[in-house]
Amino acid sequence: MAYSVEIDRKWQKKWEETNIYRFDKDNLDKKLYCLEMFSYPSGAKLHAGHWYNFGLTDSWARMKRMQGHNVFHPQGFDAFGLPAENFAIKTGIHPKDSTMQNIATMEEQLKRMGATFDWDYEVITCLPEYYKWTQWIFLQLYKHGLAYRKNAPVNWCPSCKTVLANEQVLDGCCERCSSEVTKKNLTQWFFRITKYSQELLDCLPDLDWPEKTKKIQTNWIGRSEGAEIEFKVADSDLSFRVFTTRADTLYGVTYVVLAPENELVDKITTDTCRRAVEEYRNTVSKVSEIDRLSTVREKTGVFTGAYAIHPLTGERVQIWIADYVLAGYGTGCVMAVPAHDERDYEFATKYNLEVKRVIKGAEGIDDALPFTEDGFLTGSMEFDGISSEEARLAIVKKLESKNAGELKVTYRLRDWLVSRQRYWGSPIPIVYCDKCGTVPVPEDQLPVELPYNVVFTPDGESPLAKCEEFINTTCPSCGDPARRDSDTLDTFVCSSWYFLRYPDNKNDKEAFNRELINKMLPVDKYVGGAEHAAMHLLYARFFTKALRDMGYLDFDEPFLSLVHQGVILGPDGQKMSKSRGNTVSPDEYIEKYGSDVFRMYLAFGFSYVEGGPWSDDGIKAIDRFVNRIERLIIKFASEKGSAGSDQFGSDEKELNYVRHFAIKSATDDIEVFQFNTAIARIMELVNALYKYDALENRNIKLMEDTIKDAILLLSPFAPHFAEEMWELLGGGYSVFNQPWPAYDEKALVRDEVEMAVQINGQVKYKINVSSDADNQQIEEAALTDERADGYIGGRNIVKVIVVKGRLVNIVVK
RNA sequence: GCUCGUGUGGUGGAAUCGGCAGACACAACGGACUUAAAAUCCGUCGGACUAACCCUCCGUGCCAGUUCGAGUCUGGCCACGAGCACCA
Repeated sequence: MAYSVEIDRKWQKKWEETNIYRFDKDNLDKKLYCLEMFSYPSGAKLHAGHWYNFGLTDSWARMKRMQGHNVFHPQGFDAFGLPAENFAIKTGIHPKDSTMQNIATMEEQLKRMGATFDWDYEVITCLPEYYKWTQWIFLQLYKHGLAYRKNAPVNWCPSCKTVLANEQVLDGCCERCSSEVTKKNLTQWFFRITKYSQELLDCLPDLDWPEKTKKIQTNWIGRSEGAEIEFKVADSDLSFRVFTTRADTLYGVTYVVLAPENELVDKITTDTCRRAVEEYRNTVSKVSEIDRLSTVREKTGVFTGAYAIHPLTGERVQIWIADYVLAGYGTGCVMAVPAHDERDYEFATKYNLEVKRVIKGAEGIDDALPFTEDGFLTGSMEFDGISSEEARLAIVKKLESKNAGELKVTYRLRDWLVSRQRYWGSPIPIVYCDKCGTVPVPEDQLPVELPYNVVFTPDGESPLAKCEEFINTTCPSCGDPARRDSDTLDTFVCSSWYFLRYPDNKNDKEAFNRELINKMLPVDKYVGGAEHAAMHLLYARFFTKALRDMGYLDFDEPFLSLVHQGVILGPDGQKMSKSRGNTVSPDEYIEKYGSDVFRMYLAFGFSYVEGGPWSDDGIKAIDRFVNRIERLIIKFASEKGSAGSDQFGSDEKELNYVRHFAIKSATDDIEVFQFNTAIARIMELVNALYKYDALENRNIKLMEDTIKDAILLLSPFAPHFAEEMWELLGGGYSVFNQPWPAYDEKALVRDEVEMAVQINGQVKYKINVSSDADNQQIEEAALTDERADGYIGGRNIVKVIVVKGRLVNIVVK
């Protein structure tokens, strides 16, 4: 039977019946946790991108399994989230119904992929058995001060009608729907991820992650070393602190600026300036976030009428408010040094404020103002002449002695806003009581179930707020009537710990057993899209560290090794989308060619981390390749009994060389996700087998062993086909219980090697030398070759460089 | 604006520590088989020069440099992509 989707079904059935991919719980010493980022069960089916991620990671896992690892390879669904809810608003189909239906479809499709998933460990985040523990983790974070509620200006997406975390805002727009994000003052729940800023940074270097991803996280955390310096408000008891990385320019301060939102503004503004200040604050509040963050917009501000006292000189400097100072970073106040900061310079020029130079450039350096580089101090009293670098420490030291400042590290990372004014998510397990205030739901009352019958037309208010039987409850503490929190949790909360739940997904006593996950985690290989660099991957690291510090697990990082698959584009080289009409539907190709052909094309046609455009010609080529192998094996199976020779001459040596070279290369390449070159080596092996098969007198034993190795090498990419071929050759079930082939070092040594001979670095001719020849002999062979004199042409040989097995370079003059 | 990444035939993509550029495929072209087509098999396949082969020369975005030797290392530039962006 020629390979087709029928073969797929035959072996999928057999695998299921024999439970071949069941994880062995009793052999944890050899465990290998291989994980793909779980998928969101959207209305559509599995797309080419899912296949690329899941199918090829499965190929990697299959090799690992054959190499003797006890592979843990679970699957699940990130099932809460906005698309299902929006779909419901449009069609009236309840999110729970559509989601569970989609999950059933995707499970079927995933099974048809023929992967090694052990479905016993499935996790679905929207089921109460799961989100009970999401809520439990929320309560632990709350107890340890890592979850808190505050009123703050937050990102609001007017189209999604919910708040967003900083990470979900791209260029001032909603990450999901691209609407412009506005600011809104709301009381919301936050997770204190900033407590881990430094550790999140410190652990990055040791992770086997793409450098780019580590860089993104480093930028996102944004560590900045500087100083906090105190300024007193003149004629008042008030004071405030500024954050600066340029304490060396302190003597150049000619005014200070507060963010318009700063609380101090009301208290210090003088009566004569009050109207102007109020007006300005009003204007600023109307400017959109995008405009406010624009660097090209002209800076504006107003004088408050108040003065601050310079901490070292005692001078009075004006206090301004201006919208180029951000309320949320540092202290929300800056000292302005127009001579040495471009923004301050622009502002000072516009409003005629003093510009005072305190830094000179080194000799020969253009230090025209504004001069923002390091240099040497001037006009800075006893610090004159020393370098910026020294001054930053010396000046802060002096401030310290006067109790007016100290060194300070600031991070750009903000706490993670987790409340969402939407329906389809995990309820927040908190009750508000008039008497007792904020009361956590007792653990034995979890889960706080998400009610089914809810009107979820989005109007900016949480749908749950309008569900009387949900919202009205009694206070767990005093028993009086009380109200539940009506928001739900950001779905990134659910996905921040699912990898911890997989190994212990049926545990109904705890989120996960500590002893078990200490053995099962960290994840050894994690594969998924690069778009999660600053969101999921950062949140999951935070959760792991927080759970560790709360005593629930004993490792520092969730994912030791990370790979991002590239993106498969449409045949036109554009991103696949329904509106472009360039999507590739895996199901159709699988019906036509079988799932192995589909998977193998994805492996061969692209550099894994790059991705690229889909090609129908490419998949046809793989179909031909599979047929070519099948013809060879069917022919061989029919001739297997016939007598062959046991000779081991040069033809056999050559075949054996290609065989072992393929084993070595494919093994190395699969290990590092270079599937395209691994398959190229297998193709070479098949070509060599064809060549050998055409000979009169063949060594049948060698041929059989070689074909079997070829099947084994192919099996991770074409699991169904490999089973079929293995069976055809009389191998026992299953090919996946065979050990991965090992290469023989001796077979890789050829009797003779071809080497290039260069004259002055240019290849002129080739010579064959015995592979055990030493450098002396190789040099001699190159020089005594009949072609040598023609190229040397009587010139002097300056030197001869021999690179064993590669080339000889004769340098002549 | 700052930071990082990428740039190789008609196409997808290879190339170890600086060592024969273009593996493996696709497409194209020529041939064999066939009544014919499909399938299959064999051959050619970076460019210039050439009737053709050899030879020679050029060739990994561009310009320099280091080196016996550079796709690979260094400096500068160009293009594309990504991340950050009034972060004090």
